[in-house]
Amino acid sequence: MLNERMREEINLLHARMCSGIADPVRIALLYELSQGPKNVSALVADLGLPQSSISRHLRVLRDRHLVRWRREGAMVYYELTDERVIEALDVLRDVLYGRLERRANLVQAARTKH
Amino acid sequence: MLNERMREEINLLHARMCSGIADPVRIALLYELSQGPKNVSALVADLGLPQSSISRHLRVLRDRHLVRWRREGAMVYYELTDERVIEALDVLRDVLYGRLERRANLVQAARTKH
DNA sequence: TTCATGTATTCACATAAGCGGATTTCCGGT
DNA sequence: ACCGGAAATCCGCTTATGTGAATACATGAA
Repeated sequence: MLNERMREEINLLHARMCSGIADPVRIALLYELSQGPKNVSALVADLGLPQSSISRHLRVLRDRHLVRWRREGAMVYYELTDERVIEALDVLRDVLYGRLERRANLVQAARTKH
Repeated sequence: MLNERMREEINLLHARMCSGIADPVRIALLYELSQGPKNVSALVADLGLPQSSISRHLRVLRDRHLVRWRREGAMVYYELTDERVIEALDVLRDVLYGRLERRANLVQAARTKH
């Protein structure tokens, strides 16, 4: 059904989507947008970064179809295309938390040993 | 509980984990390993890429704690650290498939219009 | 110790991305 | 038509990441 060529192609798109979320600023943006649509200025205010940076990152997100946008007057509102992206991010974050927690426990154990 | 500084730090680690999976070769590797532990030669054979490439990608994966490894004689076996990474990848892949399917339907509709 | 095999790392290079400031474009109000 | 605010893009620059060939390292066997 899925030959080698197609699989490689899928992996490429898959990786492209992943690289869309593989940046701390964009992760922050996605979580902000998980609360609902927001315009650029609001996001700039939320993250406290230069407007050019935010715009650039939003562009990456929409190029990868991770967010949608619509113009409303002078402002542009962005919103998540698919909530499942947050779901995936949450899963990975849980994995991360598990690791950090385990590490913290080791530190704790080492400390009480003295 | 989670101040601004900590949140940024978490996002950084989160992004680092994501960038670990944000490559077509590494995605292929992770799916191969989801079938169980494999050594490097096996992975080289599976993916048909130069051994140096595979080794380099495996290094990225273990630097990010996405895989574990153990030496067994002359060979080194790699395995997933946490199955949930595959779960997250699957979610994202489903999102991707949905997009592709929707696009295919549009093409289909446009074709039958004539 | 020497050799063969499996794996990791180095090398030189190419390309991709990130950054902030400046500029441009787009829009509604006047 | 012009102005001001919102957003996107351009600019020069820096850093990160990918590539395959070659080389180095590790291990078990002879």
